[in-house]
Amino acid sequence: MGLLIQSNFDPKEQQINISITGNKRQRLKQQNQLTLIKAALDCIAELGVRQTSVSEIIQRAGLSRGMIHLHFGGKDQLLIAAGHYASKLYYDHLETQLLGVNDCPQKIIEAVVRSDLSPAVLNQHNVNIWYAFRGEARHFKDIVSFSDTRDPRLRKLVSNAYQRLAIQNEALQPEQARALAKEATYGTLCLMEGMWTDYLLHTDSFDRHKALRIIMRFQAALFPAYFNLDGAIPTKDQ
Amino acid sequence: MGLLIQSNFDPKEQQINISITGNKRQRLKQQNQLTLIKAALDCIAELGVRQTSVSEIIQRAGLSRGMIHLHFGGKDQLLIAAGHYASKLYYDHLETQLLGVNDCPQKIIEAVVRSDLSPAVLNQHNVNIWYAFRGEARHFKDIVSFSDTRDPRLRKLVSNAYQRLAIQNEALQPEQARALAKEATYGTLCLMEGMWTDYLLHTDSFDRHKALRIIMRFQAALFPAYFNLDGAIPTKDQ
DNA sequence: TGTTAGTATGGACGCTCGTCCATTTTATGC
DNA sequence: GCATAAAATGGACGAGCGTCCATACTAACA
Repeated sequence: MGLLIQSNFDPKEQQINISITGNKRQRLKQQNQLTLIKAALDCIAELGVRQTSVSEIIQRAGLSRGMIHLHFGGKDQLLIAAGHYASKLYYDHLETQLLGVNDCPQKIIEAVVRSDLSPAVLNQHNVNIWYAFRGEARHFKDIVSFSDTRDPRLRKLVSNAYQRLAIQNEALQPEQARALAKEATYGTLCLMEGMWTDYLLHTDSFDRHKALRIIMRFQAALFPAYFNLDGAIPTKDQ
Repeated sequence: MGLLIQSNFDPKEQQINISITGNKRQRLKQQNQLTLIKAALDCIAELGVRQTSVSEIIQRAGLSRGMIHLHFGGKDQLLIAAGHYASKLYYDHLETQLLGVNDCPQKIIEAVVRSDLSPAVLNQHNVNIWYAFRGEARHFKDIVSFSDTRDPRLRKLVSNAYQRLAIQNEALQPEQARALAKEATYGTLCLMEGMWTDYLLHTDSFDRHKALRIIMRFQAALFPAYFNLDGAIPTKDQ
């Protein structure tokens, strides 16, 4: 069974399967749903929310007008499903990056940051989509949940790693260690967010290497024993 | 003469005066323009871009339908003018905060951060507006310029202050000092951006004191001689 | 192979959008 | 106080929106 994404449409099928399974009929249905989701995301990325219309989506999907209503109940629900899908892609990439990492806290944190800044995740397409949803987040409650990179999953992953580093420092009281870990988590995630905004507004001059270096610097300042700046070498080109 | 904001409407009057001056006729005109701008911002903050329509704006402004076209040439140009106005308010607040500060680099940087995090600037209304514009930034070129907190003005202000701190450190080569100042500027601005995103997505649990403290911590790590964590006391409540 | 039920189609619908302009109002300067 | 031009008004307009549904298709199963 594949991962599921939520839809608010038919209560009987509140979840739409993202993986393509079942007999031919089910496969075609799921394929069309995915096509619609991807078309919607392309639309948002290229044209923005304001210009993303049902006509635009179905034209890109090459499917018929009625399918949005049929499969998602309406345009808004399709957009919500698309948001969940985009969020899923973010975490899918993170998980693949975490696979090659042993249980070492520094490596986990580094993998999170590297994944967040990697070209596969941090690119024009995704940044456009993310900020488009966030622009509507406050007025479209369902969107908040997935427009947050730092949702509880990610936060907990990073927080746990920092906790483990902090308690290794015998000079700190347990409570001090907890406080340090909290601040490190907050700062790291804020920096990651800030980098995305930088990418949105200064795409042409954005430098992944520099971005990674700044975050490493912050970590090195809080945990001098565990991080050094030499790690700040990009995984791939630009 | 007051500050001016740009409009793309009539080439003969490419700028719309924000200050209220001149005879009665001019004052009324400027007042109505400002009313429209404020109504548009309220709309965006409360309803989002998607629901911000001409009808909604003029209803809130209590003015007639045709005024948007008359004064701004169309809805989009009004929104652009509104964006410039919002940006102006940000810098106006910053300037008042800088007035009481002498030429000390640390104090300047602290004033920038405190202003950015102050309730007068970082609040639901403004965050909604800022992210609404950013959501359209990529597809609405005119918007990029003012949706950027870190526009050249702010960047230069912070950068110059850090430069002055860095060159005071005699242990650093001039080039190292420059690099340090650049990283400090980048990191500080990214953290500020990250805090705004945190506010957007976690308004209820957002803590200005904690946010300020993290930024101070980053600064203290890069300039241990000039920043300490005790400065992290909020100017007001919340 | 025939029946059925799940899926797909695309046009019609009512509605709201932003624009524009003929008309009215009103401050200004002679 | 009158003539003038600037500013304000609000309804009409066509275009485009999202929704919905009568109809057509087709995979599944007996």
